[in-house]
Amino acid sequence: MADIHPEHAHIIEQTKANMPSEEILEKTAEVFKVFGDKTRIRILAALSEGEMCVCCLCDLLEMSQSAVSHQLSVLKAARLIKNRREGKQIYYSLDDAHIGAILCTGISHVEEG
Amino acid sequence: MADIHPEHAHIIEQTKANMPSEEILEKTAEVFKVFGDKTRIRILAALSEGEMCVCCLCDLLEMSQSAVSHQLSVLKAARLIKNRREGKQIYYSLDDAHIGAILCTGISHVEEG
DNA sequence: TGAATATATGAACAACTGTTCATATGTTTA
DNA sequence: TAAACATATGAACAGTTGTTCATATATTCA
Repeated sequence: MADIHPEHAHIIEQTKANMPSEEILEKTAEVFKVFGDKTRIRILAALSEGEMCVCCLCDLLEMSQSAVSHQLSVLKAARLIKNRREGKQIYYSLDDAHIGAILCTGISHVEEG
Repeated sequence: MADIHPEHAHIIEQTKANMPSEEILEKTAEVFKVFGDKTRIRILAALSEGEMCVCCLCDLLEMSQSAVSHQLSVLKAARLIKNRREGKQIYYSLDDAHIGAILCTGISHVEEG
């Protein structure tokens, strides 16, 4: 690693002081990591239209029940979605408005090139 | 995979019709995947304060030059950052305003619990 | 209660990812 | 031009991740 030029030293200190804590940055990366998978993005995009049961998601995504269920549990553990039971079926939906907002911002970024 | 209840069939079709294309969803997942690493989030958070050269980033992050450089190339390939040369040094900065916005939304989500 | 339905979960495995180490490339200075 | 400096990059390796397969749990209905 190279030595630091004196004129850079205070920029480094100032930047360090202004940055969010390591804990916040770590958690933020974890959140984005959960968004960073095609299957999970497809699930979130579907749920942004409204709540949906597991079998509907399987049909919509054309994926096995097991694969969908595993990803739902990842999304739920990260508090990106929540669920409710109605008889035999379990309906999933986005956990809060932030989730839809993050998804939208990402999609917009891609669509606008 | 279970059979689809008739009353669910049109919800599935409608949701499918309203969802972004597979290509958009795939690219969106790829973007979030790049955000989904602690080292890269730290780099982006640092650059959101202003441009910075590689050796400053190494010092700030307390990481090897090689590790930082590899991640910078990932960020650049995904067009999240850009760079300019000034003499021996190369300064990196966020590619556009969207990047800072996505980062901020993610951090806010974490900070607000 | 037993069968059918809907969903969850553990194990296993291939594919992917991030760091390190060694080295290459490009720029400045002596 | 040679040495020093700043950054990039290929190979390798350990750790992580997403799917499949098999099976478990929970609810309803006959």
